[in-house]
Amino acid sequence: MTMSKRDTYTPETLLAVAVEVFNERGYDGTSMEHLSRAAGISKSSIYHHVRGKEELLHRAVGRALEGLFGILDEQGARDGRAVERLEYVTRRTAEVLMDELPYVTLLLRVRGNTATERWAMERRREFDQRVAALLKDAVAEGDLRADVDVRLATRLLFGMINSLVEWYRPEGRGSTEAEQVVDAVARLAFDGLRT
Amino acid sequence: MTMSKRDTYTPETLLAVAVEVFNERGYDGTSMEHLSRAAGISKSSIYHHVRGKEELLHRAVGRALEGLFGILDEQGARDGRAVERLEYVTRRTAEVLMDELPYVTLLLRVRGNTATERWAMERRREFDQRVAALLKDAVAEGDLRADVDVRLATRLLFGMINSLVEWYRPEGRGSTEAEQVVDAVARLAFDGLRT
DNA sequence: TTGTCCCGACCGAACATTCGGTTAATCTAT
DNA sequence: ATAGATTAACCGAATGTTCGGTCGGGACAA
Repeated sequence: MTMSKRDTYTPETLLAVAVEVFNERGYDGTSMEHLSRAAGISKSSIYHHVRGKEELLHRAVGRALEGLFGILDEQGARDGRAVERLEYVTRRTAEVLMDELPYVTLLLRVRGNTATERWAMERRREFDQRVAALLKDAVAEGDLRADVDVRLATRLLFGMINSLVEWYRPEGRGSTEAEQVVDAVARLAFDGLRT
Repeated sequence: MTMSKRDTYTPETLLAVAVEVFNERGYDGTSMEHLSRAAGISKSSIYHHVRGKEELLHRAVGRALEGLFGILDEQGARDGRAVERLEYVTRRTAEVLMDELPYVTLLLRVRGNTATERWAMERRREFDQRVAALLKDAVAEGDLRADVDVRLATRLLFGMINSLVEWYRPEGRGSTEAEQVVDAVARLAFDGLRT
């Protein structure tokens, strides 16, 4: 927690800038030159703070995965009927997505070209499987429709939630927008569009 | 329709190969070297068939957009109550997504780095707005719930459908898998997960 | 004066694209 | 039927550019 007088970058503050650029141009479409311009420091200075481009990616997706897996440890995801736990995880996932928007966005877009990307994809699959198990239990307890394959339903549910990163942009301070989005997600997911 | 005896590439057959690689590595992550290896011809030979890398992208997303906009001209998207037209478009969009999987996948992933990508994004927005209008009409006709914002609902609906490209892989010939996916999409979208 | 932070200059590798030229199938005129 | 002309398809080598990353040194706070 030592803070210098000099207004300077840390790996964390640099990360925030980098993630923005990664999301705008794509990871592969972003050069260190782009990053240096966005950060306002020279290309070589970036290497003072991080080992390289891939470390920035690793830190970013790591933070996103931390947020997602954290949900599963919360009480709401552990107690109660499966369908209630599923709704809790659904809502919280949407919340975390919006809270950590740029980091999760990046996570959801990795393609598997580097070791870091493959690691991220694997951990993400892990998370998906945990939720799929929840959905399966809810079906077994009779609270969810059994006429749709569990695996398929999980994927579509996540497809809907994850699509938030494609368009959600936080509004000015104190907005209730995020709540409305979470409600809409839960309503559509569990009760559908129909009247 | 002239066909040469010689087993050789045309811009179209080359496109099929290129789109596969683009989807696997990402457009920016794909070099002409990668393409040439996948196609089994030399890097320079590719330039005999197409102007360059970006033309391949343009042809690919163009084909995807053609398929999507084609839906809106079909009878099912023009006649009947708005909610029925919406369900028709929903189902057909899922079908086109699976039929033209690699092309639509590429379309849904463009980031806007080149002129071609920006053109694709704009046309895609156009399509989304056409469907949003449909959803709005269905709400006005009283067939869809009015307690969720139209714009938001459209985005979530598309989020669910479009997520198909993240995991759907066609099975062997004569499979009924695609139908099942379409049914699941329609059921979840309109009636939700709940029993 | 020491260590942190930063810079411009630079590097080898990889990039998209171009070029000069070869091969082989098809067309033309006899 | 076939020699010669034409052309589509292809290639290896080279173009200039951009890439991620390195290096030696300067500025500044402690």
